[in-house]
Amino acid sequence: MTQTLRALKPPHETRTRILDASEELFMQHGFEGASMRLLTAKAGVNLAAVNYHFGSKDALIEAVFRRRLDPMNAERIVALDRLEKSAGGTPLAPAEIIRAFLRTSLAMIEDSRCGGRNFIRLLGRAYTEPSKPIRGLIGQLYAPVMERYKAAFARALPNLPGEELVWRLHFMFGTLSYTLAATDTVQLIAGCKPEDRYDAKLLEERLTAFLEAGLLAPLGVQSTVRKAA
Amino acid sequence: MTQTLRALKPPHETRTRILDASEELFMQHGFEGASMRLLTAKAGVNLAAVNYHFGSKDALIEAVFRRRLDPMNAERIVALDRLEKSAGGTPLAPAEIIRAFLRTSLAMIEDSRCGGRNFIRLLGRAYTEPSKPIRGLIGQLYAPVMERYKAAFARALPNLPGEELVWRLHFMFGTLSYTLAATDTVQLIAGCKPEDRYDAKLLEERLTAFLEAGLLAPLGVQSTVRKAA
DNA sequence: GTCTATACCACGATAGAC
DNA sequence: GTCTATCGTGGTATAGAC
Repeated sequence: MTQTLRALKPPHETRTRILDASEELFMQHGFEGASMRLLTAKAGVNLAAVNYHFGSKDALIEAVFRRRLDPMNAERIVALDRLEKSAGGTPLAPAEIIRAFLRTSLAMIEDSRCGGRNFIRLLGRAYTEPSKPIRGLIGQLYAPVMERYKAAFARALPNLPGEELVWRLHFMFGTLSYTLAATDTVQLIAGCKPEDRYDAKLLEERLTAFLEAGLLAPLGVQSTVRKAA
Repeated sequence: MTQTLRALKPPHETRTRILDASEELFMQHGFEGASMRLLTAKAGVNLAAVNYHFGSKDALIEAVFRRRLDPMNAERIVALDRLEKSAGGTPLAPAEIIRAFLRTSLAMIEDSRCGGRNFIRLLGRAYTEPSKPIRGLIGQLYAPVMERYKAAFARALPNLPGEELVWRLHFMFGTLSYTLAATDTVQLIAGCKPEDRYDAKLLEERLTAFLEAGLLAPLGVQSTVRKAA
């Protein structure tokens, strides 16, 4: 009985409240723009609680990322494992691998229960974050997934030179993170209509088609190039 | 005579020193991480000089971007104008348009005189910057170029639906900005070798091939897709 | 007009009382 | 676990020297 009652009051409620508030405010105001006084006010906890539960603001940022990114990347690896198992020994199609990676992010965006959209956008910002501990953290969290997917693509595209593959993975990762993370302002640059920005199904089709084509591109350009005057 | 002597001491030397120092330190430590005390110390000027010449830190950031981005975007439009003029009435090849846009950024990277590399990386960070005035500024500065290039691509690809083109431009812009702006940490994710990161000629070939393929991609995926278990 | 010295308030972090 | 007081540092504003 006491255990049942205990379960109603989570053991780390303060922690969770801080994480939720931080995720939202980091997105709105940036990592340095969102002050601890603002975070704790929104979470309804004391200013010093962040320091008590996480140790520092940087550690809080790390916790915000790990909470969602660790499960996401684990899921990505499981998805690829399942795919290769079901394929037996035959090599996977590039589009299949792309979708396996994509789906985790897109599912996150569609999940309106948690702050999925917020978090995906937050991720995009982290890649360009300067000399903070954040940069290293993201690379570290992504490393195993990247290794795994790189190997899968190498098997799927045995004729593509290794160095070329690395660059194309880099381009693909860039397109993905930028597209999902782009703020309204940047969308405005290309004139995207906001209504279908979060239609995950359409986005998956469009992104997969674009990325697959780039990945499979011939080593030279396709269209005719005239000499510039 | 007095005029000759005056010329030795530029009218806005302090301004320029602040801009140069800021460009470098904003890249190293981020916009909020680079304090005004650090900036002014590196520039060898007084702390209050920033406020006198620019008004605020945000206004300084804007000035840093405008100094290089305004000429860059003007150059991009001129390049496209020249290209269309030399082509007469015939439509341009997509790869030509891509290269016209790309070359300005790549030339910036190769120009070791000014802080070209620094600035390009700085640009990438600005796209993901949160609710600061920076976001709006970048969109505003890019808008005319985007309109111009969008029209050129639309003429080059008359069979691609308009909405599809907008998305592909968005993907292309994402790849470009991410690739050029990526920090060492992110490069490490994909395992890129640092030595050829700034070989502009190679990068132009690789990026053009990748982006052209994505732009010309068929509306569905190309490779076979098995049903997932 | 340019530049400097300095004062002001908000921030992140910490120690210690409760 | 929580709260308060406090410290060093951040961006900003202004008064006055040149």
